Amino acid sequence: MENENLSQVIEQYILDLFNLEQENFITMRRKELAEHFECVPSQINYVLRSRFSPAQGYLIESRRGEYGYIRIKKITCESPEEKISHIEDLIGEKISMNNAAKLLQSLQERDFITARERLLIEISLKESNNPAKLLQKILSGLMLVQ
Amino acid sequence: MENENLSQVIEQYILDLFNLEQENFITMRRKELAEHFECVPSQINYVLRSRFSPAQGYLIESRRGEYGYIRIKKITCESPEEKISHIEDLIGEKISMNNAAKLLQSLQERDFITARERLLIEISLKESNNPAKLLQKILSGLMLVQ
DNA sequence: AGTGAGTTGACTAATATTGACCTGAAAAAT
DNA sequence: ATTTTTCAGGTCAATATTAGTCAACTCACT
Repeated sequence: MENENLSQVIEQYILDLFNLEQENFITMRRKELAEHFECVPSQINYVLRSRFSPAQGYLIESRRGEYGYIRIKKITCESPEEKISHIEDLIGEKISMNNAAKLLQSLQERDFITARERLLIEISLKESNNPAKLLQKILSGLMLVQ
Repeated sequence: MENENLSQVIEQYILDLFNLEQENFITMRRKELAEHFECVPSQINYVLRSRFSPAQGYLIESRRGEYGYIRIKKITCESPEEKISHIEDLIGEKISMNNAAKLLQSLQERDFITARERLLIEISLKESNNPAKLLQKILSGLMLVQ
């Protein structure tokens, strides 16, 4: 497996950090990571954006200036497989906006989401100019979150 | 990340004062704090501005001259109405996207929203073409549901 | 050729520290 | 009672340091 690119290597490095930690978050310095992998600092942002996004179950907190840091919080559960299959059964093949409301109601009735979560999702969908895409991302986030 | 900067140390010192007190406010002298930490007095103002703002749940009162003091009050939101009006204050003025993530972090730390809700909101904000407006709608909607 | 993931660096923005200068309240002097 | 002095907190700008954004470019795979 010689053909790994740098982003994959950095991703694995971060995942290894999570395995070492007992906490659900890790803290690092962008500058130091970039020096370690001999890349530009913005490469780290790309890895975070493409692999540790909210839709993938992660929250990023950061601070600039002296003693700056980047903290990645894992909101995902240990073994999301069961939950994924449950929700995928409910979703079926396609998510149309017509049955989005029904889907959310069903998810709430099965205690996969709370009333508050359903409300905030419906508000977001209503305001979105691409509700189908947003719903996809929200559901993929939900599937990963405990 | 064993390195802490002075502002963090002062912040923790103030938080410790709150834990010692049974009141919802603490009173101190800027000059004495600055002498204790061997820093310029305006450093204290910086800590207050960056860490004890209304968005973070605190109000500042002070008096100059002899017998001068600085008092930090914790916003308590004991009734639902107080909570709603407090949140409305925070989102009333247009929220810049720079501060949206920090506001959500602060709201989660104060248990106004859960980590799941924060994650779902961030997913929706990222997909939105008017994140500030969406955040306003989501938060005002959420505050109505207990 | 077109597409999309990955890479790069120039430019932008936020954080913390420091000190010079400003403002307000109460004591002291008149 | 009014003015002056002293004391203590407020504001702002300069600087250093670190992270974020954005757009151009590369490369692999259609």
